[in-house]
Amino acid sequence: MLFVGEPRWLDEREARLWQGYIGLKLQLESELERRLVRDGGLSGAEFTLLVPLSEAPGGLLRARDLGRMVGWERSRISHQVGRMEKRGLVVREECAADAGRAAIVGAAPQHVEAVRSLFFDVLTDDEVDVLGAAFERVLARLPIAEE
Amino acid sequence: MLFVGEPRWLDEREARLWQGYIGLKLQLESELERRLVRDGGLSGAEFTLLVPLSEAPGGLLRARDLGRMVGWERSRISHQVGRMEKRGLVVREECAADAGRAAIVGAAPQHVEAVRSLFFDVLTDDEVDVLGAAFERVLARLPIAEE
DNA sequence: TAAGATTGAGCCGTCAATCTTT
DNA sequence: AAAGATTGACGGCTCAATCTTA
Repeated sequence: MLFVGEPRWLDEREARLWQGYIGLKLQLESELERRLVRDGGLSGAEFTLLVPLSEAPGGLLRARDLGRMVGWERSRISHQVGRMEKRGLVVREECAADAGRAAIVGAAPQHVEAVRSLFFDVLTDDEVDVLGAAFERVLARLPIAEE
Repeated sequence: MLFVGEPRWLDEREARLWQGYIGLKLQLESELERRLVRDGGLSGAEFTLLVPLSEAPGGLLRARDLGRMVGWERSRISHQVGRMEKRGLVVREECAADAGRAAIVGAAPQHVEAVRSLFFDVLTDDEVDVLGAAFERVLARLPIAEE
């Protein structure tokens, strides 16, 4: 593929890493989601919200704080909580209903197990360090990294 | 958070890497998407399909082959092509209309530039190697890695 | 007013059911 | 029958507009 005013194209090593990153992101995410639904009956989005809710005293959190904890914007929280309310996982104004608490207790260990077996078990200790440092650095430079 | 039959929990280093991965995936993706729309007027999904289409002889590809190239399932291709047809970016039965070709030529260099400045410019050469190898290994173990 | 919360529109993705074609 | 392609239903996400409330 050629373009006028050729940009700094990706070389072979970079293209390999980028393809790896894209593929990893796609497949790791979809496989984790699949197992979460299968083993715990929860979607990734539901799991994400139920973790901080189940840890909160009384299972109660303000939507704003919940949003900060998981790094979601307001409208996303609102839509997701709306869907979960329909499923009976949470109650607005009085969060983390019993169903939600039961669901997260059932799903969490298997999710951690999945993350471990699909990701960490394949990495060496050194790689965990290098990747951790690299990710933090890239993340810190991203426009919306603050707050 | 405590559970009956405590699973192999994540230690501090692992949790740090996992949080980094989750955050990186989220923010890098949304920032790249934002720039693609802003600079090239294309969504990520549109860009993904237009690259192989613009490279194909005559700008023509069978839906099946296009799907294989980008690793998407049939229905996803079908839905996306339907949306792009509405925008006049492609024509079914006669792919990669001129609008699509113009769009990808305009958008691609800036997208590569964005990937470079947000990701590669923050990494050392050694890190590119370590990450590339690690990603490939994790990817190869994923259930749907074949074909 | 400013921050929090909600809502509607529209794009994106998966799944399951279906139609088509070989 | 088997593979390709489409479709509808639904969950999920973002953006912009709006409502609410300290």
